[in-house]
Amino acid sequence: MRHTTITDLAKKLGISASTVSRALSDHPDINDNTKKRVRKLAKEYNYKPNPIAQSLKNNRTTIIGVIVPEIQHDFFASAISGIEEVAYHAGYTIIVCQSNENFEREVVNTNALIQQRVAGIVASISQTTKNSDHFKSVIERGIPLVFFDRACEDVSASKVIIDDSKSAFNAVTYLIEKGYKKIAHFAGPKALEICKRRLEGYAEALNKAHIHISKELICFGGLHETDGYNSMDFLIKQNIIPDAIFAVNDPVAIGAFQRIKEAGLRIPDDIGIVGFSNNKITTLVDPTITTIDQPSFEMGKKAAEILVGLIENENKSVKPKTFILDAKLIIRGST
Amino acid sequence: MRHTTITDLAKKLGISASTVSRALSDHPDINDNTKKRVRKLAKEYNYKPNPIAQSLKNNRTTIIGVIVPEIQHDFFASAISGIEEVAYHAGYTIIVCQSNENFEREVVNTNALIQQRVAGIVASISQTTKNSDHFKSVIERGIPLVFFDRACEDVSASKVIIDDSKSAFNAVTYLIEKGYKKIAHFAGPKALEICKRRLEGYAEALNKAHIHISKELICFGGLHETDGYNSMDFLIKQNIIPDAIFAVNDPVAIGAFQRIKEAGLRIPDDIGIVGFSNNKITTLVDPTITTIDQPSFEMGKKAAEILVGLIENENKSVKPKTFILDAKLIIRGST
DNA sequence: ATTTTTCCTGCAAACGTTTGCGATTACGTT
DNA sequence: AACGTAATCGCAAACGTTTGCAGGAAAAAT
Repeated sequence: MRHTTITDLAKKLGISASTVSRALSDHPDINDNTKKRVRKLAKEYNYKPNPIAQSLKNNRTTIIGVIVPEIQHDFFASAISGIEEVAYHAGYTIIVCQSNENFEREVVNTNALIQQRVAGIVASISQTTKNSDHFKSVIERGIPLVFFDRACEDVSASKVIIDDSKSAFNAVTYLIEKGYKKIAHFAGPKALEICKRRLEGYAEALNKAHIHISKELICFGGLHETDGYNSMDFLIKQNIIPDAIFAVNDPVAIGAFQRIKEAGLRIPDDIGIVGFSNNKITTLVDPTITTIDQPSFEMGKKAAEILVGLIENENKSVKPKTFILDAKLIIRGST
Repeated sequence: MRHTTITDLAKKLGISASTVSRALSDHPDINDNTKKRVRKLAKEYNYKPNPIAQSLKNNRTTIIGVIVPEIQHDFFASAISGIEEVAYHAGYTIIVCQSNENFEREVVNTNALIQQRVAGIVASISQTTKNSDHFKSVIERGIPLVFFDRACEDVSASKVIIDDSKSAFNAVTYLIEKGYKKIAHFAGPKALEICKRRLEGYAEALNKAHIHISKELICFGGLHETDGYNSMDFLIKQNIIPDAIFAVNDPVAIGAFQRIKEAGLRIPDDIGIVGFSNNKITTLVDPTITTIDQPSFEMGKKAAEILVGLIENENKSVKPKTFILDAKLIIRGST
């Protein structure tokens, strides 16, 4: 089965390909009767223009590139889903790449997307991203770019984020109001902006309540379960037992959760826990975990909507904007 | 910034574009010295052939299309990740579409991928897929197609699946050996082959142990948490309390799990639970849930590997094969 | 009858690449 | 000197689409 081409239609009708093309795009030059004949035959043969040929003309496809650290991760899977949803309805398809939290691979992916002449890119950067030259060259090429959640600060592109600092502040303030005093923070990689901001929020909340910030209560680590587990393990072995933990994200909270249970401590009586992201898991463990709802699906949707807007208003080069979505504290059993 | 073209190089070197093309593909007609000059300049300008122009010639891209019911779903996110991994190393990119368990959308997605001239398609069908005409037209067009997990039985394509029936049989047999007698099954939509097979395995295990199969212990529903919750709720309200539940998948198991806890019943003492898929969640709840490890990442990888093989050996039209991956019963606290 | 205007349509180029075939040159052979 | 044979390379077409421009025919105006 071959695809029907515009020339096939032209031959059948005894007219030229250019007339068919114009008829299908409702060009005023073309006779109404001719248009009708063309449209009828096009429908009959289920003709659809070859997107590759169109792309070659426009030097651009109708594909949106997506770069995320890890597809499996709840947050990103859900964001991708939001992006796909918007793209689908706007007539785009999405190419998904994962950097595996690896800088080099992120660069390769970005260049591959540029190569492929994607119409635009939605990205969330890896933990190990050292510089942003690859994203800058996206901008230079005039390819619309939107970051979500994890953005490159020195790239002039729109972003969809949440107010990490404020959210962290709220969560920790809530813990303080609940009566918790010795509040630890299981922080993420210092290189990631969002982690820095969550740490800032934590510190601000303590400051405001005139609680001394103890360095030994701040444990740096990665973003996975094992990191939370290890941090908690480290504290326990040093016999430093906080009465509450604010974790940089849910997996880390879950890791701490497990180690606490292993230690025979009770949640929330002995130790309270607050996570970050509102992963599904937090509603399934016992007790359920207090967390901050990071609207992943909506962030993906919003980012894609902005991107589509940029793609379709290419003339007006709008100034990059930062969109801050609401992240609400969801109080559950762990506090 | 424009992309460097083959003509740019040709002009700089004062030779023709065809010579440049041949030089870069190491054609024997071309003088070694010329090749060197061409390669050097190509490197200098970081020349990469325009994939769109190549696609137009070949009438095929280097993109692999992926269709799944839901990207967010743990199993599929992980499978996509496996597909991406293989594709990346084989020099392909992946376009990801989700059907949202909707038949019409699956058809639209499939046609869009055909339109885009993808090199091949990896798919897992939706719950509501009524017929397979869209997949048949993929085959007719000569586009390689591989199913994973949920396959269309009447389409002649390779599949990567697990032995659902046998796995279910093993799980239920294990429950019987453990001493459970009144074993319920929370089944999935009858339209899905995999659900049918899991039900079969359940029935076989009971038969073999000469346990009567009671219809009231088989609850049909969907594949989500709420379905498991509702099934359990239904049983409880009818005062039918099984001593074990074999759920069609993990979300359903989790749903049942929650309702059981709400009812004040103990797991595994009052009711044992077995899930299916080995989602991460099953290790995080208390007690952890016995389940069948469905190697999602590996299934994605395997499917992609087969697909790449098919794409690159296009001449030899191999007979479709079915690959059955191992799915092991993982015994945990819930039984 | 001639010119102008309007309406419709086709030609050809362009996007960037690949490739069959023919052309050119150099070199060795008779 | 005449010819054959490699060794190199370029022309042009093709993939399918879009679009500026020119051209033809018919209708209207002079």
